[in-house]
Amino acid sequence: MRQGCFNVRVQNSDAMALSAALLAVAGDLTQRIQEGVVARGFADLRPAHGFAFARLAPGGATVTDLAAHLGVTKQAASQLVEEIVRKGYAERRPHPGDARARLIVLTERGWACTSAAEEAAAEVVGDWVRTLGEGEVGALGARLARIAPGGPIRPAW
Amino acid sequence: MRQGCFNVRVQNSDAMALSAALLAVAGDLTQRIQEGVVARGFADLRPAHGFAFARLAPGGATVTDLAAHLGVTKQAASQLVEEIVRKGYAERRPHPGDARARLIVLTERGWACTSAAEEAAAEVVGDWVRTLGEGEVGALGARLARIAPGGPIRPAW
DNA sequence: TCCATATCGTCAAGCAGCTTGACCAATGCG
DNA sequence: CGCATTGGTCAAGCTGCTTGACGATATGGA
Repeated sequence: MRQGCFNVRVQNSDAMALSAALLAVAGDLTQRIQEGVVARGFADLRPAHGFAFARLAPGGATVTDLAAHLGVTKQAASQLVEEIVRKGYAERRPHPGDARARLIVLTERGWACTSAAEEAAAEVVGDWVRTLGEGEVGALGARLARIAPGGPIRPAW
Repeated sequence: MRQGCFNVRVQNSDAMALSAALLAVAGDLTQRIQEGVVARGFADLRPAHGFAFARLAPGGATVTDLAAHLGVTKQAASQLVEEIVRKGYAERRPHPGDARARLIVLTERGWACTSAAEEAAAEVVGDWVRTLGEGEVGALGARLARIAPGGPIRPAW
């Protein structure tokens, strides 16, 4: 009976409180990373670009890959790539093994921006450590990792 | 020295992994609540409306209150109110004590939708309980509540 | 009391980011 | 070889948000 359907019923109000807290923290995190990235000299980027960089970082990706990762159409992903290429954060290379596709890879400036985002994220997490303690934050991350979906990263709304 | 500046330094990569997990969970949560609300018969609403309902629920709010809560201009909040009023989820009442303002309150249908959202949220949290166990989810909620900002609820990007 | 200033809500116009639809080039399977 | 499928882009349109302006009401100081 334990772990059965009736055991996992949660008070709706508790679920809403948990959801609200999670979304508030997520929104705050996004905003503060964005502010940190801007403060480090990358003022021409939005949070969505950061999520794209995260997908491009390990070896590059195609426009279609990026579209799937961001949960948008490939046209939207193509426009986003056009923008970050124009601004010097990435470049298009011929794809080895498929002449239709192009491999989008980060430039030096793209990597610098990625580092800036990591620093900004570490600052925010550092604040959490000050509030909760190191072990608690570690436990938080471990639990979130276990319930994180594998699917595309989507905006909160 | 404990809890000092150098103690709360976090590995940047760890901070990014934690941030990514948090945002992935938040995006997934939002999407699944949205799907649950639609499945319960409220197909003409977007996630943003749910956040508005959360602010309207306890006693109503003005357009300006709502704008601050959602982190948008009051014009945008006004448009959103116009929409939920037109669709029958809320109504405008004269504000007691300020003839300029209007008190936006949920209708019966608005309350029904709020309940649907709570049920959908409880379903998602129920899944987490199945994965982590009840105590772990409770701890998760407690920690998130301690680091949740008081400011406006914002989209993840 | 009277008037200047601030605030509440709305109308109007513009814009940014995404969508749908169409298309060409390259792929790979029968 | 023939042809359906896939990768990427161009073009047009829509939606939700922004900035700017405005009348109506509140508020506070002379």
